[in-house]
Amino acid sequence: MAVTIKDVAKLANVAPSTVSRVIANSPRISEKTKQKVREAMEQLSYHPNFIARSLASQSTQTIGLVMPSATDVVFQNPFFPTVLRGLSEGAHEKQYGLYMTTGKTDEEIYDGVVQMVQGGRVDGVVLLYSKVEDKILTYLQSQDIPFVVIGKPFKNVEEITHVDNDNFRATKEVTEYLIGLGHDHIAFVGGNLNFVVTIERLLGYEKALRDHHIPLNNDYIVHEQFLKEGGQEAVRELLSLSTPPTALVVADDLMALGVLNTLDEMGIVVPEDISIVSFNNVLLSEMSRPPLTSVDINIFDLGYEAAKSLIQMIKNPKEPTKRIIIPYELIKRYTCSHPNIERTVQV
Amino acid sequence: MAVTIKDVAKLANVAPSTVSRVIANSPRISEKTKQKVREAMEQLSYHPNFIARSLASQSTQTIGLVMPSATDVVFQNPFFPTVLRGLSEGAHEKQYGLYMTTGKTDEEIYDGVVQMVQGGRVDGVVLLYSKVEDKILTYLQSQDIPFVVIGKPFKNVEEITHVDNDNFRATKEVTEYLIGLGHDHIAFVGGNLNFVVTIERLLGYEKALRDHHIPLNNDYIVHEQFLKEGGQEAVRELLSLSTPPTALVVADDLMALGVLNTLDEMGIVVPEDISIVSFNNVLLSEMSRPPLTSVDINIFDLGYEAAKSLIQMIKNPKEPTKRIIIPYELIKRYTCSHPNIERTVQV
DNA sequence: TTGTACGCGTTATCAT
DNA sequence: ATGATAACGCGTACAA
Repeated sequence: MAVTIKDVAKLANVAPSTVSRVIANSPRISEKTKQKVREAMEQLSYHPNFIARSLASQSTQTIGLVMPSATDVVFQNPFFPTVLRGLSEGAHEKQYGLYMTTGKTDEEIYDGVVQMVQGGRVDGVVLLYSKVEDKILTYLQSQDIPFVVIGKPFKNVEEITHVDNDNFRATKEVTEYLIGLGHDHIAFVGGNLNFVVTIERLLGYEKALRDHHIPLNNDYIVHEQFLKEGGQEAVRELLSLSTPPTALVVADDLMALGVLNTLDEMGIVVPEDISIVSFNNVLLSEMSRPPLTSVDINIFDLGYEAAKSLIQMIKNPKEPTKRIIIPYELIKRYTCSHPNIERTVQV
Repeated sequence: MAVTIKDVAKLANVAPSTVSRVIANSPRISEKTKQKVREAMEQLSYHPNFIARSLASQSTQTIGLVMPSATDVVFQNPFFPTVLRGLSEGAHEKQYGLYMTTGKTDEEIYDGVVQMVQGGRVDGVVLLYSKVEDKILTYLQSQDIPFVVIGKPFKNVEEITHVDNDNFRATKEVTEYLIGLGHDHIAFVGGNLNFVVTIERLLGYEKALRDHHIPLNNDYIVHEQFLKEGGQEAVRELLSLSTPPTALVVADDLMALGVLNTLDEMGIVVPEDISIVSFNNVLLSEMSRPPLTSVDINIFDLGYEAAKSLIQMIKNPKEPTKRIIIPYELIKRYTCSHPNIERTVQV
């Protein structure tokens, strides 16, 4: 059996409650006693039992993390290690730990969340994604446990604390950047429409076109998964159009990488034949050929701020709901140029 | 206050201990009583309190995860989401949860591990990496908490349960594959030598050369970080040699991607001018130009088996130490060919 | 088959 | 400034 507060008390000749107060560094204990107790702790190499502490204080000092289905392709996205890093750092700074649930099916994940919330394993929860219809979000709202979502909630935006980028504006600006370059045949390659971020980006794209009186063309809007295969199919569809686009807004770097490959296979050169902008600016966006022009959404900060504001909510239950918008920045690399009429390809 | 076992007991007209037994599905309770109690639980929507349960039973049903420093480039490697997925699935199947620690410095991580172990937050630990000198590993051995490491321990291999690939053999085979293709100027581009996996792969490479009486050349061995910048520098160094290699064994896909880029920039074509094999076969290895010939090490299984055997150790403290070797497979894609004397480049 | 009573290691309340 | 003592919610030996 491990050494407990009682052992320390005995050795230091004080009551267990005194030891407890020393741990909490209560000002009502004399320096002399504190010293004595600390020495005893040192000597026995005492470490407080978190479980017992949690039970007594009704707080676990840990944050629950809800990921999308582990089998989902999205999970493979380098986005996650990075948010995790931010989350981890934000939590660590305030001495909070991280508890994870995942699962293969949505049902499994849901059960996991219920367990950890009702089971009192965590003091709060962060949802690492935002989907259109989400049982888990609904559940979280029905309990009175603090939680924050990373991404924009599909509904009740005003009532849910969340950390997000202004994806609408970002995509609008990026599209306008292409328009400014002279493009007027711009396509949108989006991911899974169940994720709110896809919707926001699509809306931003459409808004830009409308503002500049460029007709929307349904054939120019393709939705696929965030990953490779998606990108490939999307490109083939797009380029088999009678008038193929001269520029692409791609919702994710990984997908853009797939696009780049397909293009290369087809002998189409970027950016001379077709321009591309994408999102997230993950590590490999600078490792592609050519390096991707991509919107840096500061993934780390998304996680970091989520952790920080969740902890605030935990500590102060009356904390108002907040919306935290993380800035973004277009990183211009080598996938965008003026449209080149001469080289326009017909497939 | 949440609904407890007592509330259920009251409603069902039984003692709290009976409820507890129903939860544990004790055979000593009559079906009738079980039914009655379960109805009461349902009605009150009771959920057992994990913390209290943990305290009473002295087991948390959670596994602690130790990652490398979050700031380390390695953390960005797609390797991690994938092991995490395996770990998660293995744990989930046995109803275990996952608790994470990370930190910016090694010191922070170390403290985190001590907290979670001594604090009794977890029943066991899995080390997600294997380094040459590791305070954390030493600490874990000094405690009597079950733990398993993913990768090969640097020393005391026989005494530490671990899950690994046979990286030595894999690299040897892969090098022989290149030799079989006709290459005899083969370089090795490895990652951080503090990671045991790097060492193993280097050793396998050297062994292959020796077995085939190809002289080892120190200039042909380059160590850099696993990531991009590393790859680039390595390539420049290598190709500035008087007789540059015609083939490269690269220790990691991400790094190989960097290599590919630099080569492309230098106008060197793969595989005609130089052949490349790499490791891990992460998603983007098929997304590169050309798609990478890479050793699939079954990352998911690494995590899955680690979780499974850790849980066995937790349940059965007398479980012998084990070494679990996960198979690998060379996935041949388009970065290897016979050496082409004609096209050999001099830089 | 079920109930009683105590312990798990803390924190918190109330005395002193 | 410090010490008893009662929770916290559950598991379990022992009793009935």
